[in-house]
Amino acid sequence: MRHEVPEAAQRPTVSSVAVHAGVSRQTVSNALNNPERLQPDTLKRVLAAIEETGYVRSAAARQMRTARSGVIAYRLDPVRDGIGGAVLDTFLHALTAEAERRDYRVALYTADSDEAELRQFASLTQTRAADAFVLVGTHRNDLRYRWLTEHGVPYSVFGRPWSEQGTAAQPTHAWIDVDGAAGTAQATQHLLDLGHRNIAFVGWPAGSETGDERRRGWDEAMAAAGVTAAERHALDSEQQDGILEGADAASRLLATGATAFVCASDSLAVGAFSAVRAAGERAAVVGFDDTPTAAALGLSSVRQPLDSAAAWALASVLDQLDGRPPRERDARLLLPQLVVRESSQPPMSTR
Amino acid sequence: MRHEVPEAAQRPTVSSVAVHAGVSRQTVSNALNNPERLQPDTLKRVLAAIEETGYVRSAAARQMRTARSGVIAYRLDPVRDGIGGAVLDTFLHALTAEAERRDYRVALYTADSDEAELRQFASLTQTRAADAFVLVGTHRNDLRYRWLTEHGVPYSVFGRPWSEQGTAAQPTHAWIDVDGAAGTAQATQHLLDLGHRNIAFVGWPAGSETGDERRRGWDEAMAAAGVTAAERHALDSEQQDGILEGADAASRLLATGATAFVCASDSLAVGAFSAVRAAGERAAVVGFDDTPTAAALGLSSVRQPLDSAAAWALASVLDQLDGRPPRERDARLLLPQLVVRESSQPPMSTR
DNA sequence: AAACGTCATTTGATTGATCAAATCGGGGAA
DNA sequence: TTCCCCGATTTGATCAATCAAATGACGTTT
Repeated sequence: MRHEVPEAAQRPTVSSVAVHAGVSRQTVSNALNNPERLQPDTLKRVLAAIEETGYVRSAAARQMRTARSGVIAYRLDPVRDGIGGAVLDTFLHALTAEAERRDYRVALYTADSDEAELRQFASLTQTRAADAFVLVGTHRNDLRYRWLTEHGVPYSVFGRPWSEQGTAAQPTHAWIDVDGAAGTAQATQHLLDLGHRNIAFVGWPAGSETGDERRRGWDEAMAAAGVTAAERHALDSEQQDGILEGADAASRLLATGATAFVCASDSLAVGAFSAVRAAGERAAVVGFDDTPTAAALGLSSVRQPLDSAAAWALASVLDQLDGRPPRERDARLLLPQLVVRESSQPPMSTR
Repeated sequence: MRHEVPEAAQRPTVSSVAVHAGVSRQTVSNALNNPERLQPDTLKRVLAAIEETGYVRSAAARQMRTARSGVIAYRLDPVRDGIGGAVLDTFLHALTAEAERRDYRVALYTADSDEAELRQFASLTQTRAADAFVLVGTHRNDLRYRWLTEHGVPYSVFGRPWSEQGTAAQPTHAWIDVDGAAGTAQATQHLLDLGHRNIAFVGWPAGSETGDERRRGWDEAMAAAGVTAAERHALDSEQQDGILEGADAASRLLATGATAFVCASDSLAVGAFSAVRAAGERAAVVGFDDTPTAAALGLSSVRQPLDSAAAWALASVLDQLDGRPPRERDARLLLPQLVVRESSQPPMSTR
């Protein structure tokens, strides 16, 4: 008594749609991939049939023939720091949304070392589970670029190509990044315009590329405003990223007469902000990354254009996939935008 | 003079490996999928050939025949709150890692409404770009369960099946969640054991399932310790999630004699903690979710077993995919674990 | 009017792996 | 010795789409 239930009415295929529309399967395929090859009325008829049958191309069959999976892979790192991590979260969300817009998908993988990641590259590309990679978290002597380049796998990078040790060669890969110095410079200028002069920098220990760059923006803006090197040195501070660290630094700097703070991250800024409030001061604080936390606290912060960065990163790998020439960029770096909130309002001369 | 450059030495296939090993293609396939069907020495020989040629199964061809993509889809939401979001981040990371372990992949999609998500379901399942879904962020009258069930798509849910309005029916879908009440009860008990009695609850406005549950854990533990309803009422507080809100609430409660705080989230706890410190008090604070921020600040917090939750959620959808019976669970809910840090050390009787 | 070119559409072949059914080679029983 | 069975392995067919080449129709040129 085998009475197989017709599970789900057989999914439509090119052929079934073709029958429905009274054309051949290839014509259906063309309607979707090369509509200009069809006569307008045929096209209309086929599209109508597709619509009626609810036909959707099978990803697998498509991939098989085209050797494309339509998938971009992205490494998901474990959560490190609730605040800092938000940047990459936002980037990933933007990347996913942008990929959807262009009919691609983002798939995740994990890896806890460069070597492990190379293994993932191999597995993902060999099975053709992914067509391209978008990398973040670049570092010196990154093994990944070379592997991908050697294996002819398209990729783009969100992050500066920190020059390989000893190599003076220009990086040849596609990358995009945000101009951190411009961000802190903008923040500093904003505070200068408000009349501040003793603007301190709450930054990370020297040695990290990103951190050094953010410090430079503050330093240059200060120098341009006529603040001497000695003064700047006294207003500079270095500590690990963190709320407590930011609070400590701000307390110290407040004591030396700082009236405003430019911070290398929102974590530091949250700390600095709370220290300022705790001390009953009105010093202005500006953070970096415009995390939701900063927004919630009313903290001014430098916002990275992550949507643009994600869109560019994706466009770049798609260009590579389709064999288009590398896309030109107006500027080497994207300019961040300062979002002004209560934490850096014009200092009201209370009393 | 056609002299095609052998682009990339033709990727090995079952057939090429078969030739290499001196067997047929099906034998190679069996070596990977049904090794028990092969004679030990044949198996060894084939595996060696696979190793030598560096063969990896093409995902596309595989999917085509098996009608499985090996992909689990997950909705990535925009970052809302740097601290709270970390929970789902951690869950996603755990899910991805677990999927890798089981030879599956996690792909992302976005949607800003239930309706948009249903459209994604349709597209992802029809193209067979995903085999199953892992859902989070459940809410009342969730349209998603019904769609997926009706379309026979396997899915599992991280989050309580908040009963549909008006339906008394038991939820039939696979879900897992963490027992929030047990978490706050544990935190409360910990503080009671330390000798605290005026333990306040810094929670969200009544009405959210998660929030009410966390409040209940505290309330029941307090009641069990003999604290009267009136006293409990005075120690309870409701506010939106946020650092500032937590600080405000804690300040108020401190004034009424609270000596310890159980908080519904780490955001609130961070605020409460800073308020306590600002007031120069030694009141204990316990947060919820054990975010990296809490760890960094030395804040005790209730840790959700997200790895287990992710593993279970994945195991469940894989069971459904493979037609295995639903997996039994020891308990309906996973028990969270209190992580004790400096913020709730035994109160030293300073002075 | 025959030959040609062009554009629209169709047919044939292919992608790589797996399912299903066929084949092969040894034992063991009759 | 012959027949049968059984496990190990091979062959044939298929999944759904796309590429490449063939066909057909129609207007133009000589």
